[in-house]
Amino acid sequence: MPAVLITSPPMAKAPVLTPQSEDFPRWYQEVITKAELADNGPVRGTMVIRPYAYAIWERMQAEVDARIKAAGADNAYFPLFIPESYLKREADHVEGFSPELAVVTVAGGKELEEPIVIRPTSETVIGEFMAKWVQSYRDLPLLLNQWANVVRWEMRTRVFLRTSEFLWQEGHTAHASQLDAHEYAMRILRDVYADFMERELAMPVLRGIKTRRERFAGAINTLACEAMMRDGKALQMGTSHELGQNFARAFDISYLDDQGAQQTCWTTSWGVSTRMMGGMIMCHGDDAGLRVPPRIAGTQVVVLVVRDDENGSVSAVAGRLAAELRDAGVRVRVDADTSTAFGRRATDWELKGVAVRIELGPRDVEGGEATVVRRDQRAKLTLALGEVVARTPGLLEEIQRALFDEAETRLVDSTSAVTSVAEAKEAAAVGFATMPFDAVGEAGEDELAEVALTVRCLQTADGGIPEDPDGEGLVAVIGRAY
RNA sequence: CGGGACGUGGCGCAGCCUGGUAGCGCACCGGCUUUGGGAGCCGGGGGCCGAGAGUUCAAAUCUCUCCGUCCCGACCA
Repeated sequence: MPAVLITSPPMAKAPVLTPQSEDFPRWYQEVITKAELADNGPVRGTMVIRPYAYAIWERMQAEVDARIKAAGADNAYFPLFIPESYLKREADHVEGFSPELAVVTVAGGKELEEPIVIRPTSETVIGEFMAKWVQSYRDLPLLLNQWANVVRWEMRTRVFLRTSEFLWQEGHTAHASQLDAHEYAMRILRDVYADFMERELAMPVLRGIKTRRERFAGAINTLACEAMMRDGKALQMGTSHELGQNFARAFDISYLDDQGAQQTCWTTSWGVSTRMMGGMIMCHGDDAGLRVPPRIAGTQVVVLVVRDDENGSVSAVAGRLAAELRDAGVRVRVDADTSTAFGRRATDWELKGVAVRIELGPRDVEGGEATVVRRDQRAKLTLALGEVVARTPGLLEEIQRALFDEAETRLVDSTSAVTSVAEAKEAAAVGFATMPFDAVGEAGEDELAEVALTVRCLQTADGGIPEDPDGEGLVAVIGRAY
């Protein structure tokens, strides 16, 4: 069946959104407002996540959570309030976080004896309890995760990408050996994060490690997933840290080994946040709005009643179709608000990025047909009504794959291999540049920083995750970043 | 925190220079006509002009301070 592309009317109206090519940050801001994703909160840098976006976040949580559990970690919950003294126990950690801490000094109408920090991350509290819970090598590995909000007083905020308060998942683990900790941190990055991002978010990500200067405060190695947005900038989507024995020593997380000797643990921590929402928006969205990958969409299909007859028979057919789709496992909703013009509703659903729109009008019903529109390509095709339910799941998978392929093509096409920092500066103006890390060096990183470029991650020559952060022959991926 | 731009109904803006206490488009409400890509007509509702101080008979408009937003940096998931 031939698909027909939606054509613009002869006298095109004003665009729904500022085109991405004209002003990408403005497009981002507009799509967030118009697709009803989020509002700014009353306190600087905070956000209100609206139901349409929260449904997507819940899907993200479900998928990430399932993978975390598959990796053996269990969920728990630790308090929002942390004694200030805890933060101070790990030198690099305090230094890294103190500028962005929110601290409670008055509570219950009294000045507190010891200020309470609102968690910027929970390494410290969790470390304290791990120390209590780990006594023997038989208690290891201890694999914990929590879903929580955290607060970091950022200088510059952007909805979803960097807010003062955000939602995330933070995993914290303790291991008997460095190797075990290392392997677990790697496993999380690969089997939980990268797998989730590519399969569910349809976002190709680079897996690599951070340079010394980009490393997490207190970590000995930071693994990361980096994605490319539609404007060519990088977004760090998830991180997994090897904390060495820094926190274990600071919090005395130790155990007796099978020889009866006291040993210090090796810990890791890892997280993904509501930032992924921003990544999804900027990776897939186009000038007509969002394009939400079906697998994480709260709504995958909308059945749109174009207009009804006096008996309400079109709505009736739409309702039955939706029920059948629901039974087939499709997340579907019906838009039978025929008091709003058809074109308006079509445009609104495109803004919200619902993958498939099934348009039903009296003509369709009479002819036993439905008009099916793919959001990714904005192409229409006509299907027999009886075929729709059977065809939809496959169509959703096709769209999921098409979004990934499109993003991957862009990533590959916008990445160029160079040999010098000067060339990298030119190439990274429009995408990523790759070059030998040995040829960058400390001086090179400084030079790149002057033009707002950073080494996003280091990879092996074949694009893998380096086993050794100080190893030789590493490739630096350079780009502008959010 | 530095440099730039900007805060006027829900959203986008005009008015400010040349003070005289608000206007437009979209959205919203009601009615009628419509409905296969952002509806039309008629009639409505909603804003102490970001906040505070000052100048003035009079401030959205002039002055200062603060707060917030966006862009570019420094810092970060």
